[in-house]
Amino acid sequence: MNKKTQKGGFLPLESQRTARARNRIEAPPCVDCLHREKGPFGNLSPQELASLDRAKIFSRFARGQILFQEGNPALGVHCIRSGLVKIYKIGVAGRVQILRIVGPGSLLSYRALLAEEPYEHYAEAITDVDICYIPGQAIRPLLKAPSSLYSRLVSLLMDELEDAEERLVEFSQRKSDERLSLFLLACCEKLGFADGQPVEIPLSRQEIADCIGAAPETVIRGLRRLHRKKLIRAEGRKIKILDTDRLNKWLQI
Amino acid sequence: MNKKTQKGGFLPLESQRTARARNRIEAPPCVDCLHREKGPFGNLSPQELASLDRAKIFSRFARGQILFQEGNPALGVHCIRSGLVKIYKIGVAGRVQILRIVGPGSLLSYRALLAEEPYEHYAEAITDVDICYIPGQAIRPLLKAPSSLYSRLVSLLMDELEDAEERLVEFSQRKSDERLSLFLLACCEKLGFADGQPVEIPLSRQEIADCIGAAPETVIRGLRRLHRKKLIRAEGRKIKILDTDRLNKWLQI
DNA sequence: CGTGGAGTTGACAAAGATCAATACTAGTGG
DNA sequence: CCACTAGTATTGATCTTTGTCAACTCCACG
Repeated sequence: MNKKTQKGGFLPLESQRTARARNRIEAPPCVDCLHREKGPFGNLSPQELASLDRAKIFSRFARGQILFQEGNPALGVHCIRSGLVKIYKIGVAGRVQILRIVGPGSLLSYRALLAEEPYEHYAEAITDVDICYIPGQAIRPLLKAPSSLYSRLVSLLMDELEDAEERLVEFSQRKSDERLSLFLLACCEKLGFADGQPVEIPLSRQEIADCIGAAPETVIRGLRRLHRKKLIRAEGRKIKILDTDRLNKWLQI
Repeated sequence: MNKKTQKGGFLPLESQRTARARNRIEAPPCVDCLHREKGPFGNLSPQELASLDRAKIFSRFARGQILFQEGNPALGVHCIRSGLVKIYKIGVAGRVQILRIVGPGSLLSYRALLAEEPYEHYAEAITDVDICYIPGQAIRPLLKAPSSLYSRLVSLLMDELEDAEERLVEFSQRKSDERLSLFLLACCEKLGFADGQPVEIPLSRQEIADCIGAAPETVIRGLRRLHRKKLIRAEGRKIKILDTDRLNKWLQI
């Protein structure tokens, strides 16, 4: 068994970072999807799920590949099976602002599809990523009228809005170290690790910087300050929160 | 005719800032509302409008009064007939962050009502404000199923989200003078003045500061810098944008 | 004509960006 | 297997932006 098949799971993963994503690979049925329950597809009927299964396209993206870009038309939704994706905007002088990092179970592109507008964001694979892509024709019928799917998507929308406004206040009022701490706490929570567990954050310093709106040097220094205060332990990309409570308290929320 | 009746319009306005808002004053019918066409009630049927008319409560808020507060349950929606309202959150150490300033025709509270969650925001009258308040019982039937109202509200939601994300990038990447300029341009656009027209911004320096996430002193100095560059003319609360194009270009958008 | 709140100004301090030099590390091609 | 190379991480020095504090002005209003 060579290197290629080792890490790929049930299908070999192209080892080249530059490899084009493969389409039309056979995908596991939605009914069996571990992430379905919590997500917007949570209470679709078996028939509806089957229609998704027939239409969906399973594809893999290597780290660094772009899933979609600002300005592209949205032709369907992306459902993340595994891996992490960063959603960002490009701002002043080409600078990146990461809006959020999403993982398994998250649904992308639904906003652009609902609005029938081009994407406003970029989506890029942070790690190798498996995606179920559901073309618009397959999902539009499920959005009709009083569907549970539609109202779940509206809830998602409201959650995102709440989150964006929350972060606006943070960006406006918090210092960089505080934003960094909040970011780490949010990562911890979202990646679902229990308190005190080591959280491996698979992001470069630059990417963390793009998340919290700071220079990478500032991130490095912030990590060191938190380390010296014994709130976290930072060793390269392995960052562990030592005391969630004390970190929270330090933020004087 | 005494002072009270002079400025109140067709109904006298209590002169005390602390006056309680009056309820159950007779309101003009929705059909005649100048702002209806553009707003979410744009294509309701005459019957539906009549049902709103029957239910709605017309009320006035003096400058400084609170329309609603974080944590309150949302029992209906507010439709602004005249005046300006600031929507804000309270963040670190009680500091205010104004999220947006809304004027005639804007609908408030619809988010909390849709989500059936308490308010996340504060709303405060910047000027004296006339409000049509529509209780939840009256508006809920119109939200059923494939109504135009529901989808219009979802569109509003998406607009707000887009705006919030846009501003997140600004807050992260722009310097205070640039945020100030963008704010002035946005005010200009939203208050609907033609290019070059003097825009009277009825906000204190502190309020502008709370909008752009800066200290009031920084706002004052920013205004002076823009003034010296002959991009604006700032005299007290009368601020005029002299050259929208040059201001935009200066922002290197 | 005070009095209080908003606006303005200057001096200073703190936070963070930028620049430059150096160390580390993983993937590449012999 | 190893040296090479490009990208990433770290560190120190310096400069810019912005916040903070304190004094002072200017009105509006009683």
